[in-house]
This record gives sequence, C-alpha cells and structure tokens, in this order.
Amino acid sequence: MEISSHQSHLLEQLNEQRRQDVFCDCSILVEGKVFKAHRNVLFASSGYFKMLLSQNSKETSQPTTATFQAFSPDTFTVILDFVYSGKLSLTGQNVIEVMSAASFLQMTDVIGVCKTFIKSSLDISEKEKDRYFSLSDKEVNSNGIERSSLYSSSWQEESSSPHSHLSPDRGTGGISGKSWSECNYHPASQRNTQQPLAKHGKDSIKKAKHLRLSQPSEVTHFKSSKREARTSDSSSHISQSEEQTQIDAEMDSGPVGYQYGQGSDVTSRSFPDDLPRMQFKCPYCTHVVKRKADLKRHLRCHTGERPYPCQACGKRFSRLDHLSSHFRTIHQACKLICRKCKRHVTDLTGQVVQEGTRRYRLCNECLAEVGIDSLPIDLESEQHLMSPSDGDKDSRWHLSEDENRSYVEIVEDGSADLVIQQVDDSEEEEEKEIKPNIR
DNA sequence: CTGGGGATGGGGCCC
DNA sequence: TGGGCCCCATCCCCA
Repeated sequence: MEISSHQSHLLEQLNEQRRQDVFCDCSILVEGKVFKAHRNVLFASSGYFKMLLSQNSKETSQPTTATFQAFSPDTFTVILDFVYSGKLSLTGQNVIEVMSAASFLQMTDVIGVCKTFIKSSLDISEKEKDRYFSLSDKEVNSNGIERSSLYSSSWQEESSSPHSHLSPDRGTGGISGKSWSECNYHPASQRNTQQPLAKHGKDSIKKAKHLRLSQPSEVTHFKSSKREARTSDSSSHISQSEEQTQIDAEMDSGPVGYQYGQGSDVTSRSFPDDLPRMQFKCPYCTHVVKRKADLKRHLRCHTGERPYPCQACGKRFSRLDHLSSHFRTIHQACKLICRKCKRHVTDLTGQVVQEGTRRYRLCNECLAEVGIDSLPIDLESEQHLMSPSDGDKDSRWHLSEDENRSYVEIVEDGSADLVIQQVDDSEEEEEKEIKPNIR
C-alpha cells in the first residue's frame, strides 16, 4: 500500500526544518548571505553538491560550508526553494541566472525547465508577462520519487565535474535566525501563477498549457482525475479532501497578499501595474477563475450537480448550454448534413428522420436507398427545425409529466422545434437509442 | 488495430 | 448574473 502524499509531506517537513534551522548541517554562503540546508537534501538534488558532499563524507561530524560568488542570493533562493518544494519560481528576469546557477550546480532538471521557459518566452511577444511567469515542473511537483530518479539519471549522464568555486574553508559564521526571512522566501506555487497569463488572452494560455508552463501540476492532476471523479464518488471525495489539504497547507504558508473570502474562494493578490487583482479560487482544486459565475459553474464538476435534464431522453447536464447543444444535435436534427453521405441537405433535398428520441437528416437519395417506408419521417418538424428560437428559452420544449412512457412527445413553442409524434418505441428500442449517450 | 467523426464536458469570455 | 457561443480535450463508436 502506497500513500501518495508521503513524498510531498516529507518534503514539506524538510522544508519546514530548513526554515527553522532544524538539523541543518550545511551552510551555503552566497555573496555574504548564509543559507542553511540539509546535506542529504542537497546531495540528492544537485550533482555539484553530491560531488562535494561525497568528498566531505568522512567529516560528517562537522557542518559543511560552501561559498558561491557565481550567482546572487536571490538566484540561490530560487534554486533552494526548488530543491525543497519541487517548485521553480522563474521570471523573465531571473531565468538566465537561474539556468546558469543550475548549470553550475549540475541540476539538469532545472536547466531543462529554464530552457523551456526561455523558449516559451521567445514565443510570447508581450514580454511583460514574463515578470510574473512562474512554473511548476510537473514531474518534480507531483511526486518526489520521480524527481529523485530524474536527478539520479542526470547525474549518471553527466561525466564532467564543474569548475570549482567551492571554498569549504571559508567559514560562514554569523548565522542569524533571520537568514531565511532575508532571503525573501516565496515559492512560486504560492503565487497565483495563472493570473499573468489570463491577462494576455487565449493564445498565450494555450502556449503555456502546451509547454506545461505556468500550469500547476495540481491542475493537471485534477484534469486527469476528472473521469475518476465521475465514476467513483468516494474516491473523488478522498482526492478532493487531499487536494484541499494541500491547498490549505499552501495557503497557510503563503506570502502576504492573499485574502480569502467566505469559502476561501476569493483570491486577491497585490499586483503591480495593470495585472488583474481579483480571482476566484476553487476550494476543491487549484483552478482559478476570474468571475464568480465561472466558479459556480466550475464547482458543478466537483459536486456532480446536473440540474439540467434533457426532457427528451432524461440525460442530465451540468450546464444549460450543454443541454441545448445536446438537444439540438440529438433531438432536433439541426445539422443540415445527411447523416449517411455527409452531404449538405436542405428542407428540399432531404428530410428529418426520427429514430426513438434521436432525429437526424437524410438526403433524398440516401432516404431512397434506405427505404423511405422503413423510417419514420418527421414531416411536421421540418418547417420549424431551423428557425431560430426567439421565444422564451425555458419554454422551448416540454415533455409530458410521465417521463417513463414508451412514446416520445415533445411539444415546442411556435418558434422552435415542434414534434408531436408518437413513435412505436418499445423500451428495448429506446434503451438501445439512449444507452450510447450515457457514460 | 487505427483513424475519423460525433458527443460530451470544461474553460474563457462576450452580451 | 445568467445565457450563450466558441474553442479545446477526451471518450466512444464505427468503418
């Protein structure tokens, strides 16, 4: 039995220990700023530290100290945050230095992510978004084991050792308790990484999605688990609660600037310039939307609520527009395409055929081939099918109260589809028609 | 087995 | 705020 949250929990604990300087046996001095860390963690995360610490392995009784001048404390903060959280906070301003530092430290994963980031930045013409562009590496974020294995393989691949800037002899001294606060520790994932992108339209978002950039892994996880949520309520509840726990944990330790309203679905973060300020966060996942209505709509995919039943076939939908779309395609035969030969048909060149609750169009030729007598042709509806619905949408169609009767009776208002038709539709036949639509 | 198309569902966003 | 449209991803069916 495997507890999936164990790795992340372990990493969180280690990160907490690092913040509180508990069991930290390694000091890294970067331009006068001291970073405390665990040698085990550094060993497992960086080829450079692996080499360094393996050399000093015999002297484990004494704390190890490393000094760097090749990059800034801020850059090392990004690196160290990544090591302890799996989340890499990249911006257009720091990516070059982070990649340089990662190269120096032999962190091939970070290098790869930086490369991807730079590529995507080049693709995006509006460079302002880079300032708040951050990303979470899917592999490293979702599973610590995967990250470790990834690093292991990269170490094996790399044969050359880095040019050493290490000065183990240079003591750090003066380690103060406020070292970490001075490092401005703000993991990228705790920011709302989607906000900057949302500002710049669909294309940017799509690019980012395609490149798996700026798309928190939790979101990916959520999307991939959607089908599971549909099929297994109990499991979805568990995953939701786990996600909620993770979210809460992140939010509790989040940087200043978050405000949560009732239900913790309102996220406000102080952004400079003209970046959006209000977003609505889903309490069940990491999805963030700009409008409350969108959140309300999104929540239905968690609650499973389907308030819009199809009066014709009983299938339920979470959204009215989906129901409308379903009804148009399945029950109204709105598409002016012959279902058999796929040719465009009009009221003159084709006819509407009804099979059970389904209706579609056939051209006259295909109709003749199939046999016009063998199909129930819906003559009445043709004069109404394609006329736009300009009446009350709620009264567009109704079904009689008895939904279980064996025939279908759909009554439309004058402007829309009008089907008053009795079809000899045995239960078996109806089941045959409806079942394929129900997943 | 595979590719194409249909149905469905989710998100963004306009009205 | 809801309705509705568009786009996209995914699943399923069928040739």
